[in-house]
Amino acid sequence: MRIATWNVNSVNARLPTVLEWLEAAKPDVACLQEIKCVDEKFPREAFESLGYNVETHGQKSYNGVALLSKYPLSDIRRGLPGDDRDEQARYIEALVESPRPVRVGAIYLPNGNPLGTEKFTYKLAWFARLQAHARELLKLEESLALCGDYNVIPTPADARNPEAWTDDALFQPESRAALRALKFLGLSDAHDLGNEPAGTYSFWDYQAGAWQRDHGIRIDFALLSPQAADRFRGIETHREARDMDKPSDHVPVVVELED
DNA sequence: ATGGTAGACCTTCTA
Repeated sequence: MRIATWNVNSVNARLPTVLEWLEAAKPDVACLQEIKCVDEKFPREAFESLGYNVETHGQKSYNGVALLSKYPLSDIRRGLPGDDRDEQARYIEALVESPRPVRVGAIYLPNGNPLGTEKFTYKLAWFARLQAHARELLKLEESLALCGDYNVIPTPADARNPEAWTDDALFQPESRAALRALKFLGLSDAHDLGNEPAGTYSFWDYQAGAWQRDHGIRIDFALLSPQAADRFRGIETHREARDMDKPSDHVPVVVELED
């Protein structure tokens, strides 16, 4: 069972790129972030033609997340609990009904820039809600994969130029502590279970030749419950996707669990 | 020190 996570930066602008990658990589499940459209404008049929079941939690222009699965999806949750007034579409979760089921959450954590604004406080508040929800999910003692764009650089080793991120919300001590607190509940970053080398990045900015200079950061992860971590078989970061035509600024990360 | 790019879309916001 292979589960991909990919911030596609507009599913409609990226459709040929995303379809080409899915046809080649053939993940069983894909978590998409930043679809940047409402549910009605999601190109559902294109993914159904590739054999995927589709569930979306969209929003006009910004954010938006989706789950694709070759297995049936049930127990769908749209949005994180804890704030009924939050209108940003950043979380969708479902039970993937494979022979050994896996609960999968697709996460698009707030960016939080610039510092000193309500955007950063929203990021930390959203993190707290995610932690509370993860605590509840872990009580189920299921195979669970919380996958997505966490918008956090966990350690200096996860940036080519950590100094460049000193004043960025992605590398603030509070952001990094919130990610650690989430993991301390009992979640394992699949990157740490695999043998990916330092310098395995998942995002390169479109600006200032970041890709050409390999000025990347690792901000896209799969966090696994103990039951899922026990099934861990491997992880692949699809760096080559950054060189496709009309690439996203993020690349897919694929985790394989034992069937 | 600044701006560099990309996407949605009503002109500026988000990243």
